Amino acid sequence: MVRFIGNIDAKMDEKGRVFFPAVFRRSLQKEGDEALMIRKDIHQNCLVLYPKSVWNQQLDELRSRLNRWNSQQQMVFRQFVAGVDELPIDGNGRILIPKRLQQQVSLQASVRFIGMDDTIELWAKETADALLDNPTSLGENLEALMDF
Amino acid sequence: MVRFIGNIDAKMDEKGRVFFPAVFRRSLQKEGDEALMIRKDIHQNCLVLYPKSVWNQQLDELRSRLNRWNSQQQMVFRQFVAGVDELPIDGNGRILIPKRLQQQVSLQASVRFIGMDDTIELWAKETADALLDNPTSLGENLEALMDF
DNA sequence: ACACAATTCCCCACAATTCCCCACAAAAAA
DNA sequence: TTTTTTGTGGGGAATTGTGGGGAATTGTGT
Repeated sequence: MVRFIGNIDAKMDEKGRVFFPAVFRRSLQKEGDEALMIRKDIHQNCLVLYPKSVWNQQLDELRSRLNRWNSQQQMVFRQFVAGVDELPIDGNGRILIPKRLQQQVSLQASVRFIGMDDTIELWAKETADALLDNPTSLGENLEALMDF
Repeated sequence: MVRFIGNIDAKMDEKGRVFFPAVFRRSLQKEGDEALMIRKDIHQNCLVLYPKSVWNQQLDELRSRLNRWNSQQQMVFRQFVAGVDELPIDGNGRILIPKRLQQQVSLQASVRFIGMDDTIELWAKETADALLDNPTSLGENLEALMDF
């Protein structure tokens, strides 16, 4: 199982290209995984990068829980799959963020990659700083979760 | 279980490298642990070093209790891993402190390692001195805490 | 079908950082 | 004192990260 670790600040140029951090590229290759999938996070204002194998796995999990004959559930599945793009890595080791997604999470020049175990998140630096630098609630949440 | 003890002053060079004190390295090796994880402390203006095995263990436990489709739980996980980096020890027994973290705790040339049981803290010497020089209310605080 | 704009792709150049190596001072051990 | 371990410093190669030019491709409207 892949395990992405680390926080990398990077810059997106005017063409929407970002260097895909070397640490993560190595983790990917170690898994024999080459391709990435990208979509907006379902809750937060950020983008999520999946190694293709992880993506497939999640699709399977969803599929197995949803009834394809149920209109509502089929719609959920459709929405989940619809916003996804494949994200090739170019010869320079960079990825090209689709305009549509850039706008959805208001990505500017300064971005931040966050290794999230088996996925990688891509944040606008300003957004990430605002959300993640005040860990006030973290303590309480953890306490509640880890309590028996 | 590892148990790091001691206060060691050291110098960080212009490249951001610091010699990882021999005492701590021995404690690490005794555990078969080679790599370290580093992050900013949640509350204080210092960095925390975890033996990798300790970190992974905590991560696994957390992962297994969190539902990745749940917004709040995913946020807890995110806050937990955001800001963490792997910290290899180079051939000279030194670690390279990421620029991002140096700035967050305003690390200069003079630094101080403090063994904190199963983790190690890394302070800017000036910051550490400032805290320890005013022998605040340790006595009173302890008294209050330990009182039945 | 054609012209035009926008986007994507492929290439090159260069700046910054990290890695690997060696040298040596200082302290501790023999 | 000699030897070993610990701690500091720096040079330079290799990798990583940033930027931009311009050809190819796609999409748009006329």
